[in-house]
Amino acid sequence: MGKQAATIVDVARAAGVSPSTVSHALSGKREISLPVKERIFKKIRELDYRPSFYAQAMKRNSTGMIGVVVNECRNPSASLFLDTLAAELEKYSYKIVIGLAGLDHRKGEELLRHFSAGLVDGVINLLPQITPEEAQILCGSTPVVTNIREKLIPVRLDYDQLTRNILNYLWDLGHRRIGYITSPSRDPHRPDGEATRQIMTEFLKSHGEELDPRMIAEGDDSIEGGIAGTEQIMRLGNITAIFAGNDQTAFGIYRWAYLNGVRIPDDISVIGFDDVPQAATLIPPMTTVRFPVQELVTHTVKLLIAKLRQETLPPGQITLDMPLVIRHSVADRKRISAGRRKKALPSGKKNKTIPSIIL
Amino acid sequence: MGKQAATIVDVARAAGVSPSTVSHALSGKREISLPVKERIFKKIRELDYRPSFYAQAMKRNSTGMIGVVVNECRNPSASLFLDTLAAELEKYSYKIVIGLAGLDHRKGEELLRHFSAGLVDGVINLLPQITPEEAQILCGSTPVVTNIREKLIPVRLDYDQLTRNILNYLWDLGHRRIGYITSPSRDPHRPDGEATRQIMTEFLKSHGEELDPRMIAEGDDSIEGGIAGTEQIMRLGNITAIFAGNDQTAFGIYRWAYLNGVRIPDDISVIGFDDVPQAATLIPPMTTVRFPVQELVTHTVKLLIAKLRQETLPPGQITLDMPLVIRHSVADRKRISAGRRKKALPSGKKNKTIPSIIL
DNA sequence: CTGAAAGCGCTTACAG
DNA sequence: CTGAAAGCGCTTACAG
Repeated sequence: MGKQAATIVDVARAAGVSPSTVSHALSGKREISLPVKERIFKKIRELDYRPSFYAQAMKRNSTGMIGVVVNECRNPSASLFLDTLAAELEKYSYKIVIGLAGLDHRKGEELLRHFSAGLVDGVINLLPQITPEEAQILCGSTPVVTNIREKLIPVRLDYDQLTRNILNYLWDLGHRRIGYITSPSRDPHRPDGEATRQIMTEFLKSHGEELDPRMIAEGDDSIEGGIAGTEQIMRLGNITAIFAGNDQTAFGIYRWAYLNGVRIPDDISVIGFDDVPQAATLIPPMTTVRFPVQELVTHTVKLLIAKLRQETLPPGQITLDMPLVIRHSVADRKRISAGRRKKALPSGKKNKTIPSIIL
Repeated sequence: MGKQAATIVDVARAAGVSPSTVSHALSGKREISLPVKERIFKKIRELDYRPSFYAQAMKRNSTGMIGVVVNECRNPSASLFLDTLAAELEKYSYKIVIGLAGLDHRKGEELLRHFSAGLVDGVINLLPQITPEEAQILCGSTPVVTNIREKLIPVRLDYDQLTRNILNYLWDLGHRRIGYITSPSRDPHRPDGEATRQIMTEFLKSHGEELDPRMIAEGDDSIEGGIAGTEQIMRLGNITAIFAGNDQTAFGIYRWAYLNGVRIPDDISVIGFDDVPQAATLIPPMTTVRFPVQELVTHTVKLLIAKLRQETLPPGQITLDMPLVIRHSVADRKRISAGRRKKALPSGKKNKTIPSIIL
């Protein structure tokens, strides 16, 4: 424990050879006579020698590690993203190192600077509060990719269309007063609240209605935020459905509903976003939007690798599908008002207007 | 992006001073005349110079970072532990760096070796498959703490007593056929399945009953494992309660119940372990055991810091409370058999025999 | 097949 | 107040 770690010089001396020979024995970059090699490896074992990571990194000018910066990982969608990222980077034999910024936004910047001071070869910025441009400045000459918000990622997520789809879906099922709880982890150039407000206003207008701006509550991707947002929206009265920018937030809707004796989906319908594994375990299983984690991770990593190799990616963007995973948290209001309470769930027939998966 | 990062020599040359002066200007370890200092900082900004982390670490022989090795973080209890650990280490101004081993157990060992080659000052091993002794060997001279399984942690978790408590609690409520789904992340010297089998056998014997070993199913802390375990146990027939070594597993019980039209708690009662935030959002809210994350993290970190400073901790062990958080997933079978279905929940009165929190 | 030497980018005695 | 030099633990031309 307390003892100093052995260095390559210790091994060399013990084996009666020069440090360069030890180095070559380890790397296999040149032929070493068998007896010498054996002596060296024997001493390495005896001294429990392990090459200093830093010294190696300094010489090679590379660490084989990618740093991922994230606020916290208690949110299941964040942790799923991290696991997937780790698996994907492994394919390029990069190790992943995660930095947790915590709730303090200033610490995020510090972490990015820290990481990019040679600690890692490249950085993936998952902090919603730091834009791609800011991240690039903070990281200096270290390549950085800011998740999906990066212009260069050949992949696009059409949140506006998704909002329209969800609105259509709910409207078709007879919902008229629909609330939304925002997620901060969207495009910082166009906050979720603002974007959704615009889409909802247009949508309602086309149906001859007007949006009450209080129907959109600020969320923070946490359960508590979901509870508070639901409270705010439900106070407005006659709400039949709430959708959320994040599953964790939607769990908060479930919590609020239970605490207030409100039934899902009979009294209130809910739709989440992410489709984290826990969404299916709720009772009733939650209807939510499948976030294309794997595709996004694949492209994020591909872009980072390209930057590391100083290559550019072929142009062209594809828009990724974000299908609605239809489970059992949304009621068909038409049937309810028709008095058929028991069969309040939407039928299994595929909705034509919106990409969906029936589970 | 492609450009080489500036070094201290570049700055020194640009500012017309020696590298040591630049170094001292940065560290503030000696007085520098104002004009010189200004010139230096101007150049630092112009060149976007950032000291090489590795070069610094090599000189200082310390990195200010603690490495945490974990299989994956998609499990909410793991991610909560990580967040808490990050916050605690921050108090000692250590940064946390997380290594994800993934599902491959061999990668865990590699990661520990990697981390302990000077990459971090200390290591926290959260891999259930690697014992404290193995971890210490893998980490060589780098201090390592293996979570709660370390003998030196002055804190003890009495899982055996907890199992007895839960069994008592369920028995008092009229449950007779009780299943359990194990968690692998317990003491590797005494696998959860074996320990629980022993306790359950004793318990049932004292009540004149015998344990059917199939009532204990192997879990893997995943939702899927929970579903499979529930399937195995429920096939045995007449089961009224299942408890699990992990909330994620218990979510799987909820999932199985929904898929099979079995109601919680009316038909089957469930108790989890961890009290992750999502547990309260389930419907019905899940009764589970509060895992003392904060205390455990506090002590884990304290021990690691002591090892880093080559101090020893004062002797003495305290046993941490693991209270049952009583929510609404356990039914009172006596009331059910008395025909009072509507009020199948246990009353709010505190159970005397087991530490608990009523929510 | 092996070794002496230079150098990676810093910090810190040592000297002025 | 400032600089020249040594050294942290490696790797890799260069030389034999």
